[in-house]
Amino acid sequence: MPELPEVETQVCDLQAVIGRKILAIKSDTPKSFVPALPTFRRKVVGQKIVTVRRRAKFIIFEFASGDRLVAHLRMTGHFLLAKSAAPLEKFVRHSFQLSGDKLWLQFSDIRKFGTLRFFRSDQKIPELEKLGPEPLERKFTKKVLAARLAARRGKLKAVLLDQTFLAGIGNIYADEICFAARLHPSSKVENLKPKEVEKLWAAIRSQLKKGVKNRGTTIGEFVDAHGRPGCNQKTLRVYRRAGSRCFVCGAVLQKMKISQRTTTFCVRCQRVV
DNA sequence: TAAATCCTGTCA
DNA sequence: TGACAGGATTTA
Repeated sequence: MPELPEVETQVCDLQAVIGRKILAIKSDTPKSFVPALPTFRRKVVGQKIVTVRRRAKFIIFEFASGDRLVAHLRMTGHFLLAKSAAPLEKFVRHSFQLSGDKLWLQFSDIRKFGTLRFFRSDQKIPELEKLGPEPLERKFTKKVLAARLAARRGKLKAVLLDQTFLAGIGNIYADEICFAARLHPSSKVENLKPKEVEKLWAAIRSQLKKGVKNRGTTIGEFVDAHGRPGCNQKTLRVYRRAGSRCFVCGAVLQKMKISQRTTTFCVRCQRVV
């Protein structure tokens, strides 16, 4: 679930850990750590957090030493801020005890796909090197999108989901972006006209900004670091609405698989190009 | 380019 | 009981 807006929401809340040292790490799911937990613990315990930021769907904790802890929430992961060591949710897998006033950073993750990785200050983070631009940054202009699209072929939704093309979009926002741009998700990007690229650019920006403003989409279990759900789900137009009627034209929404992902769209509103 | 994989929960 | 779920990598 967590896509750019959900990760951004988490990072915003996690500013509360800045200036704290990690005193101890407890985990019942050691598989999530790279390197393995004993080494990870040796490298991380005692380090002071100086920044917490987002890149694509990654959360990067930077330490005073320059070393970094890179977390990925995958499908069901999320951080929680707790005032005691007691787990705030049933599926808390890891817990970081922090220095200062009582504060624990917990990591809840039903499906255990989330990852926590350690990198020394002089190490490159290969996954970050390969990422495409941040869609909400100023320098991601219509021109940038047009230039990147010109170098690609294939189905629009598959391209939107590709993190090396653009960073941070997942299944929910990909469907909503296609609908907002009135483009069918299986449109071929090589066929997009300048007008359509412009609509696509505007849709990417507006849908992601809306998601951030609404503090994420909660379908199932996403919550912010205080355990509160987001409210972007109330604004969804197509995602998971197959079989229901389009809010715009009343046609029954259809679904298909693109890149192995369920894709919902309106045949009447969204044009195949 | 598609399928299998990592897990566990929910819903039909 | 089986299909499906927000992600991304690995393998064929």
